[in-house]
Amino acid sequence: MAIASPRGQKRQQLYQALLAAAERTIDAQGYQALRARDLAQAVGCAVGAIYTVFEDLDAVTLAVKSRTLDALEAAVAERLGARSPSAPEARLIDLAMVYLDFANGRPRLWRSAFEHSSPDTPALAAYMLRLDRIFDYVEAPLAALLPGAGAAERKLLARALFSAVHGIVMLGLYEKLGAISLKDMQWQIRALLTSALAGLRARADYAVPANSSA
Amino acid sequence: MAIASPRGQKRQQLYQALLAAAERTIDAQGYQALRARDLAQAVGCAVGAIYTVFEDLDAVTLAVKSRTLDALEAAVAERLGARSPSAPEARLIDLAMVYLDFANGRPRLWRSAFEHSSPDTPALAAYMLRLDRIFDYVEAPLAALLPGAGAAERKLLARALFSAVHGIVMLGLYEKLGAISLKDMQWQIRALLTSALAGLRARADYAVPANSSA
DNA sequence: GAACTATTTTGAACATTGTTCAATTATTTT
DNA sequence: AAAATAATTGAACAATGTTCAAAATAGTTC
Repeated sequence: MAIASPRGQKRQQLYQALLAAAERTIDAQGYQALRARDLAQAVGCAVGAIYTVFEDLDAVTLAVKSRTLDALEAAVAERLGARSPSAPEARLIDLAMVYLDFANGRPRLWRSAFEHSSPDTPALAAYMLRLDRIFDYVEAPLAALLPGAGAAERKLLARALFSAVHGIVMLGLYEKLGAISLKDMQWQIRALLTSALAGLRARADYAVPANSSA
Repeated sequence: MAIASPRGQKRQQLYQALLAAAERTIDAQGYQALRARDLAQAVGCAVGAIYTVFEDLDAVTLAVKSRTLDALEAAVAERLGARSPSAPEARLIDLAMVYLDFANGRPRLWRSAFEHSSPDTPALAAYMLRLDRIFDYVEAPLAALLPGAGAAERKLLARALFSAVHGIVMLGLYEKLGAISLKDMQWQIRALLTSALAGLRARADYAVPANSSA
């Protein structure tokens, strides 16, 4: 994702070192605090060296974002493994809570993963596909909840549920100012999901529009 | 919100001209495209003149964001006036659709209104309070839907519903790449709100945690 | 209305950024 | 060890936000 072919071992080491340092910076100060000179100093290389391994600074940020998605997916997978299969509702709420915990624990990394500043590049397209895979985790329990639903509406619904939780977390954190407490966010998520899932089980009028593109 | 006292008429004119030009730029190219020199050229003043009317460029962006909230509120108010009072569910869905239309019509302005880049400043605190007022529009129909709910849980629920719709729109637009169609977003919102509101009407277990801060 | 003072406006200069690329250093090959 | 190749460097460049001494303008006084 970074540059043609980082074959050499030292190249790989530099790549990893830069990635780790960038992640530390973004985690601590947000992605806007990432500076070429600071990054070079942090890993003990010349500024120019960065550009032998990454296309530009945006590519570094994108690599960190991708790593954040990995960590998120790992957190989800771990929790899913711990809990044995239970009711779909409980599993979905569980998933949402993992998401909230993750975002709350690494707010700046999480935020950077969902805010795009870079222009549309092939690497970003790949990233978006990567992001799409996250929705799959929601889709599985949803299929158990709504066995009668078609694939298209299930996909859209899964994305809607994820987005809804995402929105609650996003506006809930909102960097200090106007942020609400973790307990309140948990309550919000539980209230919304409980209601929505109960409503979904009861009704069946979620036919997807004809010209759907999802 | 900009500087001490823009009393002079010319000062006011400059303020308005800068604000309008900045809004055009952000609407067309996003808030990251706002540049001091371009802005000065657009209104025919010196770069330094900007700083006689605004604290810095962030303050210009913040003023545009505030204006965007005004426009959003106006759009909501207009629609609320048009539709006579109906069922709370229908009113809430109506509100969400206005929100979607607004975001879809001015994606860059809308996005900039909800993404903070500036550091925590008093002006930003005021902006957040301003943003809080938007939630009130959701709270009113919600009170009609859940007459038994207390003020605290109603507030939290209103914010949760707003955030959920916001999340769907946010991830739905996601600047071109991976964006989904307007029709699909409408379907998502309708599906989520219909289910959630039905569920809310049916259940009553939305007691808010004791140590709530909202 | 001329001389002086106060205010406003200017834009060249500065600091800080991302990025490049000729020069240097290190490595490999012969 | 000499030559050739590759990797690394960091000074230099362009583009940014911001400042502030100077210039221009407006206002005041006699």
